[in-house]
Amino acid sequence: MAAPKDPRPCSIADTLAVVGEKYSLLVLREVCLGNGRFDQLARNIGAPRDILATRLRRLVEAGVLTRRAYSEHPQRFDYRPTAAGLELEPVLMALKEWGDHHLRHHTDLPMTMEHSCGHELVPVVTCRACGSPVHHDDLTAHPQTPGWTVKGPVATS
Amino acid sequence: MAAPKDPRPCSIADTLAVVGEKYSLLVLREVCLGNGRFDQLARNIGAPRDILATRLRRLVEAGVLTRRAYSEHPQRFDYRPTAAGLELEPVLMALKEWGDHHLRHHTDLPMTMEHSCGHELVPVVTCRACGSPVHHDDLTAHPQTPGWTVKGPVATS
DNA sequence: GTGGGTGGGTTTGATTTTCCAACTCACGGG
DNA sequence: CCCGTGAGTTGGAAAATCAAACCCACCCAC
Repeated sequence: MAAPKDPRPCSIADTLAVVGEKYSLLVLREVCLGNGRFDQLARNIGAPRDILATRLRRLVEAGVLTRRAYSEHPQRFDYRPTAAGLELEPVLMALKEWGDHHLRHHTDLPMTMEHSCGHELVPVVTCRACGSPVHHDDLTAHPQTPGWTVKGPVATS
Repeated sequence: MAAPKDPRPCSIADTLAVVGEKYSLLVLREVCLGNGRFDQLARNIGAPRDILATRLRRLVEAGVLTRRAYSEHPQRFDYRPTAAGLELEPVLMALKEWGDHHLRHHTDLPMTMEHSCGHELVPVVTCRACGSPVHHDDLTAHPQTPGWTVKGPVATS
């Protein structure tokens, strides 16, 4: 029977268990922008302060952020991304690109990103092996867990 | 005053308002894998059926999924990604890559993706203009909305 | 036709989270 | 002394989630 109610094992789900709660990715956004103090976070994100405190504890515990004192007497802290936290930036870039495109049609963007090459950043996901941009139709999923299958490629329609 | 409690305007937040609720991105995962039926979704995701129904309505309404009958008498439906839905795959790839790396250290992965070039997919975010992989330190944020600033690049630890 | 199974949900009621405002504590400035 | 700021904590009301049960239409086997 293999416990028929367990969901599919999946790194996407596991990652969302870490950063998928409401506000968590917005905390990461602000922290990556350099705004790491509690009041700034509360204002810039629009999150209730108690929830923000809970999220910050979780993200520190998960190794995504670090909390460091920038002043003793009075004790004051700010939050910064760890190396692991910075490696979540692709998630933020992908979310931003989708919103810029589908929600704003690339007009009146509230923020743009400049890449060090001098151009505005348009993030493109490529295959590390061959270097070409990745499209849905070029992918084949290979589940490794017995009992979990996929139906295979899907027409968009 | 400009309403001092409003959060920073941001495409990331706007995108999360569409797909950021619990289970939404897992629905998209399953649908992109070709598992688009209600019972399959409920089983593979592990979501309560009422919440799943709510999420599916939202995602269809937002233009991320379409609902189509694959049988009349009895009426039976399945859900598929729209073009806009497929363009959220970079988000899923980024989440999967982070989980594969930081939660599983690239061992015993529950699923792998094969790219059409024949290699296992390792997604890399690159700059469309110059083609090179994007790193945090290569980015400069330019807020376009008056009153919203950033502190600039951040040291990691 | 009767009984069981499947697919796609909706309903019900208990449990958890979220939300918001107010409160605290420790300073620092005028 | 009084006010403001930073970083939270506390309390109670409102909303979302959860699990299980229910519903309806159909199919199949007996």
